[in-house]
Amino acid sequence: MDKPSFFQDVYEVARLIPNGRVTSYGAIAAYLGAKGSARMVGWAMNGCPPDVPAHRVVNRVGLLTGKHHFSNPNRMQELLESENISVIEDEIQNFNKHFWDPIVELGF
DNA sequence: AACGTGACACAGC
DNA sequence: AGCTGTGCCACGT
Repeated sequence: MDKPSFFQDVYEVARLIPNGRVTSYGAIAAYLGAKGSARMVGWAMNGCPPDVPAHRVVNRVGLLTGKHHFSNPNRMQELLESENISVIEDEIQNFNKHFWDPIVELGF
């Protein structure tokens, strides 16, 4: 039994990210009501279970800042490109178009 | 209970 | 994506 922690909520939202879409740490934090805890979201991914597509979560500018934390730094870009998302120099192209806002999509 | 940490975000230059 | 500095909140020890 896991106690309801901020991390658990982050994983839940991250799992809801549709295929071919990406979101930012701040968006998830804001959806959880902890807008100022954007850093926490990233830290939460440190223990991200395999069900959580952490590769779909990037910073607000579309940079794959957390790619370095994957088994292989290149794996993150590979997964994104596999979902029809263009990634050049660790930066997601048309980030605004691929951006998935849980507050809007899930309807807070 | 306190200090340090952390894959960010925002304001100022 | 301009770059640098500061603030932020929740978790781990």
